[in-house]
This record gives sequence, C-alpha cells and structure tokens, in this order.
Amino acid sequence: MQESQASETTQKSIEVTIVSGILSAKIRPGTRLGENQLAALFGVSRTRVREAMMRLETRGIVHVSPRRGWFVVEPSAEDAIAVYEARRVVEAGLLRSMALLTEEGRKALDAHLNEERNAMAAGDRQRLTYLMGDFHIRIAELSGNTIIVDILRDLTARTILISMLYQSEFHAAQSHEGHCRIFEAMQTGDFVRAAELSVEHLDEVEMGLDLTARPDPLSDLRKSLSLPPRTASSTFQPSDPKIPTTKEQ
Amino acid sequence: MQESQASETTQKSIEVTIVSGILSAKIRPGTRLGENQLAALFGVSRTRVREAMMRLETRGIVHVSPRRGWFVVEPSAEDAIAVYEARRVVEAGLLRSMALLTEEGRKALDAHLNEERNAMAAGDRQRLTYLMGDFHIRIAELSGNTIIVDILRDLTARTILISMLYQSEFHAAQSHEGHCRIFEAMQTGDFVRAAELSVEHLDEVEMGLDLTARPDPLSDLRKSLSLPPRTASSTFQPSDPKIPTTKEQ
DNA sequence: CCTGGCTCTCTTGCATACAAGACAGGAAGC
DNA sequence: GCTTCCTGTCTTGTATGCAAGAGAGCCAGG
Repeated sequence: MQESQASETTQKSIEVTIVSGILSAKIRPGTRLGENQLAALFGVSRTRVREAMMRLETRGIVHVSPRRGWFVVEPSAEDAIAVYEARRVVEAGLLRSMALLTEEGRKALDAHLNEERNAMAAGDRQRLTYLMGDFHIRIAELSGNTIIVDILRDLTARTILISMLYQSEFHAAQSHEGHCRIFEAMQTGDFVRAAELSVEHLDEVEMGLDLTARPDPLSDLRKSLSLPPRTASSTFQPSDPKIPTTKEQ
Repeated sequence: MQESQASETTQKSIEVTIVSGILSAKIRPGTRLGENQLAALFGVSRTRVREAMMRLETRGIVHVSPRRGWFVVEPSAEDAIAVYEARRVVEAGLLRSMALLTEEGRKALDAHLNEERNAMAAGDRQRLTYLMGDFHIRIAELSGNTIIVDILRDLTARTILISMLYQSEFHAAQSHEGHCRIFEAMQTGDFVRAAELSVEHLDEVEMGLDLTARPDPLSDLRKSLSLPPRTASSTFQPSDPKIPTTKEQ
C-alpha cells in the first residue's frame, strides 16, 4: 500500500501493510522483518515498529526469535492442519448461522467472482491468490460481524503463508468452482448446504497441500543446531523496491 | 494470578494476570489500567507494560483513550450482540466438527461440572463466574486446537465483561443445567444436538441481559463532552488489595 | 585441511528522557 | 455568583541510549 511519508496515520499502517503484503502473497513466510529496516522504511523509530510487531505476533502473523529478529511465521504441518480446522469451524459455523442473503450481499459476491474470473483470464497469480482468500473474508463481511471478519482475515493470512510453503501448484480453477458452488447454495437460501460445501472446499484445498514436504528440507537440522530460520529475504521482492541494499547504519 | 516479584517470567504475566482477573470477574469493565501503576506493581518499566497493553488491545480486552489512559473495554450493546453471535458461530461450529468424546475428555468435563456444583453449593460467585466461562473453553481444549481455544478465551473474557455491565442477576443454576445438557449430548455422541444446545444456551444467556440498560447512563453525555469513561476504580476490589491508594510518584 | 576459540558486529530487550495533550483547580474579570 | 482563561499536574506518545545475546568470520593450533 502506501509507502513511507505515511506519517500521521502511521499508527497502524505498518501492520496493515505487512498483512496486505501477505494476503497478496508479496511477502513470503520466513521473511525477516528487521526493526531497523522497517523503521527506516516508515520513517519512524523502532519503538513503533516494535508495537506493530507485537500486535502481529498476537495475531499469529509474525514471531520473534530472541535477539535475532522478527520473522513472518513459517507454519509447521501441525499448524497448517490447525489453521484449516479453525477455518472449517468458523466458516461453516458462520454460514449455518446465516438466514438470508441480501441483494447487496449477492451483488458483492457476484462481483467478486467476476474478479476471480478476470484474474484467471489475465493469469495474474498474485491477484488471484489475494482474491481466493478474500472470497471467504467477503462472506464474513456479509454478517456484519467485525469480530468474525478479523478472525478470518488473520486465518486467511496464515492460510496463504501455508500455501506458499506446501502448495506445489495452484489450482485456481478448482478453488473458483468451489466458490461458485458455495455462492449458488447461498443464493438458493440453503446455508446448510453452503456450509457443507465450504467444508468440502477447505478440505479440497488442504488435501492439495504436500504437508510431508517440509518448508525447508534442512529445518530439522537447523533446529537441532539452533541455526536461523531461512531468511528468504533474498526472495522478498516488494512491488516497490523500497528496500535497496540498505546497509542500515 | 501471582503478584509482582514475578520477574523473569514477567514476559507475559501482565497479560495473563489481567485476563485471569477478568475471567474471574475480579476486574470490572472500565477499570483504568495506568501504565505507571502496572509498572510499579510488576516491577518493570512502562515499556513492557505498554507491550502487554498493545497485545490486550489487539485481543479486544482493553482500549486506549489518547493521553488519558488504558481502560478495560466496556462493550456497547452492539458489541455484546456481536460477541454472542461470534461465540455461537465458533462454538456451534466446533461441536459440529467433533467426532468423538474421548474418555479423557469425558472425565475433564465431568470434573468441571462437579466443580460448578461445588461452587454453587458454596455460593462462591466469583469462582462460579469463572467456571461458567471456563466450561466453554474446556470444550475447545478437547479439540486440541489452540487457535480456537485462544479465540474462545478472548471471547469469553469479553462475555464476562458484558455480563458485569448488563446482567442484573446471575442465573447460575440455569447456566449449569445448560452445560449439563450439552455434556449429555456429547456423551451420547450426538454433537449436532450438542451444537444446537450450545446455541440455545448462549441465546438464553444473551436474552438474560438487559441491553437497554446502558453501562453508564451518562455515557452519551460524557462522549459528547469528551469526558473520561467512568473509571470504576472506586469499585475495583481486587481480592488481594495490592493496589492501595498508590499515589504514583 | 580441519577444528576450536576469539572477537567484532548486528540484532533485539529494556529502561529512560523528553514532548505533548488532557484535565483540574484556581484566579481574574464581568 | 458566574464565566473564562490560565497554569500546573498527570497521563500517554515517541525517540533514543545502553546492555546483552547470537552469529559470522578470522586466526591460530593441530
């Protein structure tokens, strides 16, 4: 999103920038988020960067390795399973609790599915990743319950990190079809069916993961040697290359 | 729970102390949480207190009024409705996703219900409040999914704050019966029924609230005059009176 | 060539200092 | 008496400084 100079509203912009970056698959799991780097990027002191990191940590988006740095989480296979389970629970519970789909909501979802189709046609993979996750958030928004929206946003962010680690190929068409089916069920007012389809859809995506493929083939070894998690900063390509070879200080 | 001197593990003890205090109804909504007070209590600097506050803010437990202080949230009527809806979604979704009740789990819930009975017999209202909320957290723990446990813990904390604001009388027996019914359904393996009962139970509790009774009859006026939210510190009675009239510095 | 240890640098952890806003209380003017 | 303004105090907001830990790299010894 916006860059530095975002002073004044920098309050939470660090947080949203990073989450947005993850939701659109621009930031990879394991990316190192140096306090000094971010402080320079946003033109603030480390204090505020740390605040943002703490918030993101409680949201399960980043974690800190003492005296070594902040890193975007690299969910383990167990984490991945837990995240998908949590999503099934929340999303199915949400759909079952719905009573009707307003015309407004119908339009919003319809427009979203069109966006998915456009992105597929254009082959815009990053945008596609974002849209595939966003669909579920949009459904939550229909409920008007910001608590659930926030929960699902964070879970979706983790889902995307998981897919970057364990998903070899991206079955966009399959996901899109799943979304369409859910939408159809919702349109007919059959929310129980929509919930079931949602669970199936999430199962499908989860099954498409190769959870045996460890994110880093050497992670076992690294851990036993207490070496740093793969920084992956070399593969971090922000759309706006604001992080040059900033040899900080 | 433990007090100052908790150095070393002070890492997150501020957070858990406050959340525990809320879960056991020892800290009222609107309680002012001064950075200096907490810093003195825990024997750390404001920095770490602020970190804890930020985390709690992310979790929806406290909020900050700029340059005026941190306060335990006072959920509005709308917030209350949203919290109960979120709980219904998550808890019903969770129960529906369960396949079996292990013997271990059965014992845990059974023991818990006994504790409820004991607290009712003893008339220990604080403990009862804690147990009534904890029952739902225990169910989440059965799933072994820490994500869901954390979500429900925070929602339960907010629920207790809501009950302190809007619940005139405490229908402990009614809640206990609701829990027993849910447990019975789970024992028979009928998790769909358990989910339905759970929704009914939450509806019952929600209906027992008087959401027309504003937490502070003058809150509208206060807001328009941008006066401080009611501190309620005068009604704050920690079981361990560690916060005397600490005229900080 | 390999191994062990040393140092040097870079990172976060934490405390502190100072800035700035929000009230409270009192004094001055009407 | 009432209102208005002003000043003092207390709060959080933010930056900065210093300490301590973790590695990376180098050098010596085998």
